[in-house]
Amino acid sequence: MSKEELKKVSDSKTIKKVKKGEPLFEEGEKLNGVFCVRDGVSKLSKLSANGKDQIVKLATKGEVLGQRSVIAEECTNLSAIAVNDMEVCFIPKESINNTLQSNPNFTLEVLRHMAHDLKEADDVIVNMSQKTVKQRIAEAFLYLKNNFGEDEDGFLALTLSREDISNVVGTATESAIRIISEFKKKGFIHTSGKKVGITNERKLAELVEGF
Amino acid sequence: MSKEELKKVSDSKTIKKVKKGEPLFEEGEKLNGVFCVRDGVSKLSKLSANGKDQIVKLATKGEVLGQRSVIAEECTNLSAIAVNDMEVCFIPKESINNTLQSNPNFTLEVLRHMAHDLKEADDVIVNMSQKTVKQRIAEAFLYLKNNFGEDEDGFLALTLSREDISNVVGTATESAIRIISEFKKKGFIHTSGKKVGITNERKLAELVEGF
DNA sequence: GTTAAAACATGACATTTATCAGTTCTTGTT
DNA sequence: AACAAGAACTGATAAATGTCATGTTTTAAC
Repeated sequence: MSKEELKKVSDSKTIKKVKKGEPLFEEGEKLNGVFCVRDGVSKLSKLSANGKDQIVKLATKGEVLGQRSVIAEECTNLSAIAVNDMEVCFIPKESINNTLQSNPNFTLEVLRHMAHDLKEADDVIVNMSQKTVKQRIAEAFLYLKNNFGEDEDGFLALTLSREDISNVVGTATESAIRIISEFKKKGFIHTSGKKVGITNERKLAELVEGF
Repeated sequence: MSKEELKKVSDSKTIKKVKKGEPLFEEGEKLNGVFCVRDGVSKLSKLSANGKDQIVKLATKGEVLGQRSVIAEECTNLSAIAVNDMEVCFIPKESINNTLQSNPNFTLEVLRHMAHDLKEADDVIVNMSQKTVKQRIAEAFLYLKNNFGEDEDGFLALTLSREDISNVVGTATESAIRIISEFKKKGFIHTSGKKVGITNERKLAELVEGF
């Protein structure tokens, strides 16, 4: 397995703590290694021409950041910023390249993983261009529930600011806030401060599908 | 090089002709091989919930279709339809898998290529979510010029229907047509039937950048 | 605890985009 | 050449989304 292989490598490497809001790396940098998330969540985002960030991915425990840039030998096109306090380990690119050279199964495993990611990217493109903001926000909440779970009080375990939510779905912050209010009024979700809990998952799912 | 390797393999395999409008494969199919484009152009699209196609990529000579599904061992998430008459060759998945197993350099090359594609996918996501329809259409024309060139009369060598253009940028056909008319009126482009030529590349580029 | 800054929220309005309903132009066929 | 079918186009209007302005709540620092 890719993750196990990676873990084996990573266990021998440097561990680093990153505080909430701090960057692991920023758009345009040349990375000399990859980061493996041991704890916490990082948002991967890209600055658009109009000055807004677009969040492309939320990476959590076990995920690897920066491997695409290292493998393609290009500067990174994304910034990685900690959404909450994180613990990551750093694996220098020499180590990655060695493993890629010497361990064909590892390479193949990484390849499979990337092929899968590419298919997911297609889905994101379709969602972004064919779904309304309302649908994308509903989908984002379902995604957060499925991927990060809920806390003991029934709120989404990963709390994002309204601005981050708007940057995930690609809309104005005010629009996102308005739709969140609407969902609350309709009883799809409940909130407490910036925390959001899903009240009616079925309704949200129906909305995503276009009802 | 990936392409040379692939060509070597592909030369020994079956060649197939596909007429304009015909599918190479359709969304949801399990592919038992990949297609290498020898001539013509194919659109890779995905049907969205609202019944509209989103074109995710236009593949031309030298490009390979279906490798992601074969590598990830999943059903394809895209349909591939010929935009004009095509000639493709088919490479069975056993052949691909053999090469992946036996030729680590080939695998690494494919991996590099995919890493690059993934970065491009990020750009598309940002474009789709942060740019206006007008900007995306301008960008599409520049893309067509850069990737497919122009004919002897100064028209884009690849002629897409208005509907295809709207499916590339993710908008309603009428909206695309309206914006094309506007561009024509402003002297950014000129048209003849469904053919489009770029008159003022600079203006289009500025528009994309947000002026 | 107080306080300033940041985040959240809402209203009013402008802009963009989609939808529907037609008309005109092209194209391929007979 | 006539014709039918599909594509391209246009107008009117509705719906979605963005922007600006402003007030309220939350958060974090002292």
